[in-house]
Amino acid sequence: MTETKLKPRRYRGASGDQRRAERCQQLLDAGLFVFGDIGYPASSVRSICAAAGLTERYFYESFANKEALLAEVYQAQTDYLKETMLQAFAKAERNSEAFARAGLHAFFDTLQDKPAVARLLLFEILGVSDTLDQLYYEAMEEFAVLIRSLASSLGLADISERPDQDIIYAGLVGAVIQIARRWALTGYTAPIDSVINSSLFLFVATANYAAPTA
Amino acid sequence: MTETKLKPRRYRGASGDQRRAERCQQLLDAGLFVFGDIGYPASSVRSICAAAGLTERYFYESFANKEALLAEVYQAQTDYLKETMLQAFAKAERNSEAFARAGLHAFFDTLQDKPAVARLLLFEILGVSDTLDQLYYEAMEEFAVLIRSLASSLGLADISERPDQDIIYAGLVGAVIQIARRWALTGYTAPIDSVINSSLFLFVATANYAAPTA
DNA sequence: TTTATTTGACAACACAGCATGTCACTTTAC
DNA sequence: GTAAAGTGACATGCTGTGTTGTCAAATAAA
Repeated sequence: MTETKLKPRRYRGASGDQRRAERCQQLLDAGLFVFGDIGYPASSVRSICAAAGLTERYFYESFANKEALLAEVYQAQTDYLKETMLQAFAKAERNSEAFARAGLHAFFDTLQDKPAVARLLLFEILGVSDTLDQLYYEAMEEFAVLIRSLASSLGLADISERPDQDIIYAGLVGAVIQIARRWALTGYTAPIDSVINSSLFLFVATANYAAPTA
Repeated sequence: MTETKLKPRRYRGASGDQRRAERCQQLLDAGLFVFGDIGYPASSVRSICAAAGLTERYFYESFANKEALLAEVYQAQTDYLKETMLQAFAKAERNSEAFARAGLHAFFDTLQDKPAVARLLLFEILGVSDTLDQLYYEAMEEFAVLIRSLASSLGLADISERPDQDIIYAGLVGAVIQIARRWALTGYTAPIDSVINSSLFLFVATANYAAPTA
């Protein structure tokens, strides 16, 4: 029997794994660009490959199909957004309002600066498949955790003593997301301070309100 | 030149307009059923026609394409939902909390009873096309008006004196929608009272909170 | 230099969906 | 009964997707 010898060879000063990872990244970038530009349904694998400067063959080297690419891009962008918000928290002075405002500013700022990211996170992810809907759900839960830490940092713990607090936090995340959607759909005409202050208002109002028993 | 004579003829005891309207309605019902069952992208025109017991030709008689059908179905269902909520308001005793609770109950009850409607309104509508996204935006604005009337019925007018109240109301609508999404994504396991009370909590908290100047 | 690996461009295939068209059959009007 | 409007089943053209394959050029190892 002939031995199948592995001969990993360096190309352009990079190993096989490195080159594969690089191509994968190119496809992720192109995916964000194309999905965010013309929308997921209208995006073809060929057009994404063209945008990445690669051919279909390398697409299937890294991703099972178009949906898998969307999942990876979504994951990467939500992770990035979370990271950005966490950094904003870290930089902000530990004054309750300034703290919350910093996080919200990072959130809305990113969406305004990168319309492709906004379109992807706010619109394209839903209704594609059950798998993607589930990914959306998980991302929302993670943002709820972020919001929760933000609320507790405000020193207003009333809410955390309520039953169904998970639902309430989900609602707050939904409020901010919806404000962002509306902002995007109206062409980002409203000043960013308006959307930040309105979001903050909902947070503070919720945290401050001592709930009557359910 | 031959005169093109219109000869409207009755079939099965119905006029041409009646039959066309009936077919249109069958397609709307089938659209809701199929879209809500397997999702918009996976739904083919053929499968919708099969579910309606009609052929493709009658599809294009009533709708320009699949997207147009989705738009009509969405419109019909949001109108129905609004109507249901308005009736619930009308029936409720004019006590502030009972009033709000009645509207929310009608909302969540409809979604729980009709998973197809829930899937359509909460998931399938976004990210299909710019036109559909715009429709979503308009529907959300209409629900915001509903919520606004609800808030004012609670006799709590603080919020209406705030600048950017449109944004805040949009946020509240987003909160309820997100709570509904989460409820659907977790298989409606949470008791309906939990989602109602949590939504109500956000409303009351927001309305009750006297905002410091923005 | 020689040889094997990697790459890029693109052709080829089966398959599915949308949208339109064809044709025989049914139902009504005259 | 006959002709025309209406209907239903199916065929067709087109596009895009997934997937595989070909083949020459570029690159690196021997």
